[in-house]
Amino acid sequence: MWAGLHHHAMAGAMTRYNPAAIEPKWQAYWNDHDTFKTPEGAERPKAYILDMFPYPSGSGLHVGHPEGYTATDIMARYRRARGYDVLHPMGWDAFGLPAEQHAILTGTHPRDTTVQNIETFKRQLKMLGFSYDWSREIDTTSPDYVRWTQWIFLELFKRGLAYQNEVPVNWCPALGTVLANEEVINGLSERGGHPVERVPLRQWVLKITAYADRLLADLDDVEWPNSTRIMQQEWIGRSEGAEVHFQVVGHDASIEVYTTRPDTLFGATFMVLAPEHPLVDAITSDRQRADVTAYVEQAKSKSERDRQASKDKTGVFTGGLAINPVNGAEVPVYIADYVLWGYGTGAIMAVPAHDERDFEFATAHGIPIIEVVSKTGAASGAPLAEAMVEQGIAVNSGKYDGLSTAEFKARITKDLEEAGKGRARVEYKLRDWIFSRQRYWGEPIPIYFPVDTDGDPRVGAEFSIHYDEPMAVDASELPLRLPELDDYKPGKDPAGVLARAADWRFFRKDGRWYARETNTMPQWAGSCWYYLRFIDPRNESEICSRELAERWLPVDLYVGGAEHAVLHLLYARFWHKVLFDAGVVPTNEPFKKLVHQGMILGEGGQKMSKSRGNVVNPDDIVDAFGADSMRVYEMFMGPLEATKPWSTSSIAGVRRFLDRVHTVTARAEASARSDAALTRLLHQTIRKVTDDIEGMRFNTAISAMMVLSNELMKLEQVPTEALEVLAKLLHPFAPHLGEELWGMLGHSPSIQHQAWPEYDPALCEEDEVEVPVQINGKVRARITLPKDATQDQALKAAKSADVVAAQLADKPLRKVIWVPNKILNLIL
RNA sequence: GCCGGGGUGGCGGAAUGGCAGACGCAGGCGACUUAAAAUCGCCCGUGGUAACACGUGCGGGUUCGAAUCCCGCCCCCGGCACCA
Repeated sequence: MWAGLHHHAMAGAMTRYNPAAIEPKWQAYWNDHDTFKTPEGAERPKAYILDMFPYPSGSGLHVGHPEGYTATDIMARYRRARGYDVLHPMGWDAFGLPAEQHAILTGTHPRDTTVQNIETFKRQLKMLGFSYDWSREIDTTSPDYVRWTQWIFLELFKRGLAYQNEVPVNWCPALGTVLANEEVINGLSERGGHPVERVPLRQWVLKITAYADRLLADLDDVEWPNSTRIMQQEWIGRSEGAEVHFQVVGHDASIEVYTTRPDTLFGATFMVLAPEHPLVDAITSDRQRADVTAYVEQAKSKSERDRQASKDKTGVFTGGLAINPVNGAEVPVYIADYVLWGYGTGAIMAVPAHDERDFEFATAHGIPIIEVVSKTGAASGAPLAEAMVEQGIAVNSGKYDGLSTAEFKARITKDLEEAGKGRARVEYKLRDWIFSRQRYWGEPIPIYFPVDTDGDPRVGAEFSIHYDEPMAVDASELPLRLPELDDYKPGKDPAGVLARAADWRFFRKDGRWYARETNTMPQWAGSCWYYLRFIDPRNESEICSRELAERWLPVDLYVGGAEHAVLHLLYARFWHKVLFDAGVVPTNEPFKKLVHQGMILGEGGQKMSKSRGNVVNPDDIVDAFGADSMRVYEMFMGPLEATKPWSTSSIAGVRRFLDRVHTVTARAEASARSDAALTRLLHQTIRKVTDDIEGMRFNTAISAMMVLSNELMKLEQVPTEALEVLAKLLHPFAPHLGEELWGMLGHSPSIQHQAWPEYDPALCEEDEVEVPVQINGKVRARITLPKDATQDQALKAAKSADVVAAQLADKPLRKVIWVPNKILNLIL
């Protein structure tokens, strides 16, 4: 069969480049020959090259998807050619809200929608010729996969890292659902404008805070974009400070505060509790009670977002006083919503002179401001115009006066600790991860609870569930599957949709009734560990064999959008560390090198969106130009990480380039030899393309191949050996054309099995260089010199140029700057 | 406000201390053609006939030499947003 192809190609210098014909042909070849199957065994070096897998939405692939996928595909094909065993898989992050919304509206089972969408996505990805090992395809909604997601949950549960807590959520009774913060506007639901309440609801929470230090420290070990590492650092938000106890006047209670500036303790002129603080009720005086109650109520009715939207420093005095432990001063205690209940101790000592927020509050409420830190070491005496938040020298601080901020902090923390009035403390902004959703289309949480009932709760008997006695479903019973429902609409019960599936929810064991957890997992769950399952996707007895995990981890290259810089990448790292502690994985971190592809904008430079009508559909592009043109164009647009606008006329230019490569390859002459200039260009091109692929600078790699093909076009006789090099360099970018060219040059497939071309650095060197001659920094002439000429040779050549000679005749030469092969600068 | 990234021809971009504008798009001229398309060749930062001058967001600095390094400012994009 392939002999026939050669014959056809050789006969057909007239045969035109026809992607519509060759692309399906080579896709079928790869498919039939398992060209991209991940090799077994471990003799060769490995490369695990991974894309962030997509949510298979109903609208199919958009042009943003293939950008990252093409980049990883080039890396995968390049590494194979370089002798690596490559793992390059693809799968589906298929749980998610859109399929559930569609089910609510149409009654279609989310699984049916999902299966259909996956089919579309897969067809489109295959159309683009990506070299995935499809035998490892994963779907996070398949029972095989859900089983192990649930297994990890149980592992978290057994380790005390999954617990239940009453967490205030945005519950909308009219919609019968819990809303995310961004779905609530001014206390009303974004859709429908129904009232939303902050109600405490039992939730499953994962103790990610237990891993905060490791998640922070190990960021040093990964090759990630700096911006992403910084975002994660800030999200974790570690700070070192002190906890200080303030005795409440007239009560047997003390207020604990957290501060990063214990050195400003002498400047604490009031305290603030978060409105939710449990001491509020006790310390509020009768006189202030009405005001305090009203303020607390008001804070409760606002969403977290609305509370944070206003920067005004509102608050009320509780009537209570507390004693400053360092100087015995009595300070008033306020409540204000600028103090957050979820951070630190939910209470602060307020130092208006040295904290902007406290300064604003003090100014608004007429509270004294005492300066305790100064740049010079002397108090300014005058009232401060604004808070001085920098470090400095202590003043007005008794025996501590004159200490630097750092010394003061260390001393007072020690003194407080000795006096039993405080201690050093580390705080994090990171909070535990609310892991339950009141949804249908997610992994059921494999937990059940004992039930008290006097009948059969499946048919309406009264029951009460002992949520405080959660029990793990036995691993042998996994996967715990979702029940079939007739109706996916959220109901009145905040326990979620699954609560209505009574036959599924309640079961009897050893004469006792039990109820299953009716919350499901969030979409993050499946994407937290899919990279692990790709390593051993059909293993029925383990999540992943230890041997294969050792072979393939960590992921060497992970490419995906920057929108996942924090949540997905932090959650996945957390689970990975838990699995490391459980002995499942051998590495600290899952993803060694991370790259974010930039966004592709519409033709007008605006974000692509249906409403703007500027969405480009990959099917149309492949129809018009072919998959290889689309791939090469997306890589040629600019740096991978950059945001850049789509341009259909530019893709036509890329298509012309591929056309020319096809045409010039058809002119191959086996007997022709490369002359010195062509040999040099060939070696330079190999070097440039190789280096650029290693650095993922695909745009400049393509440019170098364009230069080579332009030169080849000019030749009378085009040497086969040069065309072979071009085909090998081009094939990771334009794989179908690469195979076709390889056949045209008389070889049998696949070009993927050919070794990557090597260059000889000596042959890359030019033997002559053109050097600009500057006079006082301005270019006045150019001279041609042998490579590595000396300053004397350069000067001599420069003086023979008319312009230079004329200038030198007028003025004396004061200084010569000679950078070999680069520049000659004469200072007169 | 804070953090991160960026600002270069008509457009996408290249050059990270040494000839600014590689490569491509768009545009112009020419060849081929009865003609058009396609293809091929040449031109293409601005001003100027030219010599030359000017030119990488703006203002300053360092340097023989700056798109590139430093200081100050403006604008655009992304993220975070009272975290004590």
